Amino acid sequence: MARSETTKKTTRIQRQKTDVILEAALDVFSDFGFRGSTIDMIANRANLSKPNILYYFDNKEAIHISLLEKLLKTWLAPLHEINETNPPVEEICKYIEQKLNMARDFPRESKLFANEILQGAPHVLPELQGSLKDLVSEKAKIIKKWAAQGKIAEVDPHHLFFSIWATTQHYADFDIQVRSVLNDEAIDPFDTAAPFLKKMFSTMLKP
Amino acid sequence: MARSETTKKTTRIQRQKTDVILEAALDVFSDFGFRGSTIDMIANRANLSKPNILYYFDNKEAIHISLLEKLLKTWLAPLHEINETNPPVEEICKYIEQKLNMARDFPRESKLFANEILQGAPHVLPELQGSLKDLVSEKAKIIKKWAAQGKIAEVDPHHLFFSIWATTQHYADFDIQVRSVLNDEAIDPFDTAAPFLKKMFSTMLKP
DNA sequence: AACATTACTGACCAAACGGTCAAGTTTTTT
DNA sequence: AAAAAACTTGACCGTTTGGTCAGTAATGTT
Repeated sequence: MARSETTKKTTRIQRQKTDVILEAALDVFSDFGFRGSTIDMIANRANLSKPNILYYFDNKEAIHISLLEKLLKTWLAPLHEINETNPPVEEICKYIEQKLNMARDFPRESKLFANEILQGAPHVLPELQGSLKDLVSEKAKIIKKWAAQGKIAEVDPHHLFFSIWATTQHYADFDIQVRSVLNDEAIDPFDTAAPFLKKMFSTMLKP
Repeated sequence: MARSETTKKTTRIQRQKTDVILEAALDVFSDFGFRGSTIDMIANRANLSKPNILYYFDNKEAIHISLLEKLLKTWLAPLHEINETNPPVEEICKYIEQKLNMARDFPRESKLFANEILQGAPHVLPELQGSLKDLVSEKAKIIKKWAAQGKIAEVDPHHLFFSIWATTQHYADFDIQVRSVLNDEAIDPFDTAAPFLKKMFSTMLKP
């Protein structure tokens, strides 16, 4: 039985090694998906033996779930921050910028999530239908209120969020396609994406 | 050696069976990605034996490549249709509608493509850097010309295409998330997505 | 009906895979 | 310094996987 199940993680080595393993696993899972990844790949990337990996995690699935749990916490943080009392368009542009920065700075996390959703969300479906749905529903009310007050144009809040997610995460998940299409220009796609997206969404939201 | 290599496909059975195999393979590959899919899964779905599958295709990879080749042809068709002489906003809205319809009617193809790109486009990278890049570059010129003529607002054509791809394909690739977030509403996401996206892009493009 | 070609399959193989375990090493505790 | 606890691994196991092959069945051709 792996360490994870018995007692609370305490020792220095436990903390260090689980971090090393999760870091390596993120590399592998984000590239090949759950079924396409092997414990040996993770072990090699982490410079550990396969049994050593399984000393810290019960099995391959436990590593994957551990990564997704960590991910979901940080992934939804920017959405939490949307605040009714601030200026609407600014607030949404801030959200877009945060999401785009996350796509740039944490592309592996974005791909891990994309892989999970593409395969039908076997590990995070409850969270999608629970906490995510509730959070989106809460923020959708804010958008609707803003529209009712004439502070922004009438828009479907859900599709607004879908569009923001789709456009920002696209630069991480479809990175290779984006760079292939742009490749003769040496500029970083993210640098030009930010003003484009901000303009697109703020134009649409202008009352 | 599989049939595919020797002579041109001629017999009735060859045509029927390869179709059945590709149809089953599309089911499987779009759900589990290349590495997560097995020939046995495809064989079961197609009601054929594994050796029978390998009678028609050299190996697992050949099936995958065959699917991607078929896909790329139809996938880029709507982009080809963008015509300089038609009214700009109408033309782009038509493109959006076609892409969204494809996401609705061919979600497996969209997911197959998404899986391939997520894993670094091992099989279609040359096409991305070649025909796709050229085609986008050609259509980007049209967008720029429209903007120079004052027919539409100034926008970065590449990011415009990225946004259209991202938002439309999102409804196929992230279908389970979209439905999870919307689930208490019985309406089809695609029905409400279409007017939302058309409005978003036409607002941005208005001169 | 005889023959040739095409289509199909059970049995098999080697490699890869997830996972176990006994035995050894290192670190921590006393 | 000794005992206890935590950590590590080579060797191994059963299963799955991609792929082969010899032989059989079905289909088409004359």
